[in-house]
Amino acid sequence: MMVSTKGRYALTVMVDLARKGENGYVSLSDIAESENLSIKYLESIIAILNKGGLLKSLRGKNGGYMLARDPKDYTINEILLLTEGTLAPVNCIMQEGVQCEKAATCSTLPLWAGLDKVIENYLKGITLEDIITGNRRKMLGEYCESCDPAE
Amino acid sequence: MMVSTKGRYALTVMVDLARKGENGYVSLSDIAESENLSIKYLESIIAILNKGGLLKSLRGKNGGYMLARDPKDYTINEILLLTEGTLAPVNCIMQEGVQCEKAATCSTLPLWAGLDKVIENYLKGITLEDIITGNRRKMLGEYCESCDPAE
DNA sequence: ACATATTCCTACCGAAAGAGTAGGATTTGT
DNA sequence: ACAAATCCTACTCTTTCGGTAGGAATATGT
Repeated sequence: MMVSTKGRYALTVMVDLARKGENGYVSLSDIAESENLSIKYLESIIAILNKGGLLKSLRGKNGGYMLARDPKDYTINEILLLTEGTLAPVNCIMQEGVQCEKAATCSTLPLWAGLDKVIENYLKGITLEDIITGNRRKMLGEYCESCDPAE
Repeated sequence: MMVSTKGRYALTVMVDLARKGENGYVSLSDIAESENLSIKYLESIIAILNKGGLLKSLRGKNGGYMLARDPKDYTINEILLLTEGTLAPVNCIMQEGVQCEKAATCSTLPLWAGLDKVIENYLKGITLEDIITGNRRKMLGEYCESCDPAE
């Protein structure tokens, strides 16, 4: 498994904020209650999103969090990458440019690189808005059974 | 990260056997030496491949392992699935049919299902033969810089 | 001014998974 | 008999995962 609860909950939080947005700041306890998740754990996750600039926050009474941008301007890749640190399916592919010392002769490296690209490409193609509008065609593509195959 | 050393080494072993194949059985120590990996650790990994029916083995002197089929008849998905147990990028998607109890109302589930399908589809499309022949076009697709974009 | 509701920050903790090691039993060719 | 190999069970160390605890700082309503 490549995406832990951290990334999943982070995405859930973003979706929740997108839905409740516009009505001002939404408190952590509000989100935790809606999603039935631990406040304390969410706190640590939302801190990452906040520090990463994906959210705006306000302290004190009636404070809380809100999205910093429009839902359509967040890719899922961006959200997960921030919270998970990396989305690479193997250790061989870590940071940009950083490579295993056997890279030059490794015959399986192109496979991992290809897999990594396929994942990244998919996650960059989906936005937060696609999730809140339930754009199944975009998320499930050819595997979407409820989508009209025509068009 | 979704694929541990177990899956990576398993694939390495399969590639090594494919290359050395036809000359009869190849011993574990031979493979471990070629790939510069721990014999003892490889032993536990190759046991999974063997029990899963991907290999043939022969005990005793001059014994060892060999592929049970032609390299083109192994998909990477099959090899990794056997050794890793699951290749699902999140816990939400585990076995066939088994679902999280929030599945019906989970707005992020289609995303994870789509990601899972994209990964599975990619790994089912690559065979062991593609790796030993270095079929970069197939593995890297549009991201292959050394591939001729024409055709 | 003060109580209250909120974010912010640091530290800790138990369980599980990852990455191997150790030691020996069994089988087979020479 | 001996050596070379697979087969089998159990153990161990480290890191990551999934949280929890406690309190400091900061706004707001009254």
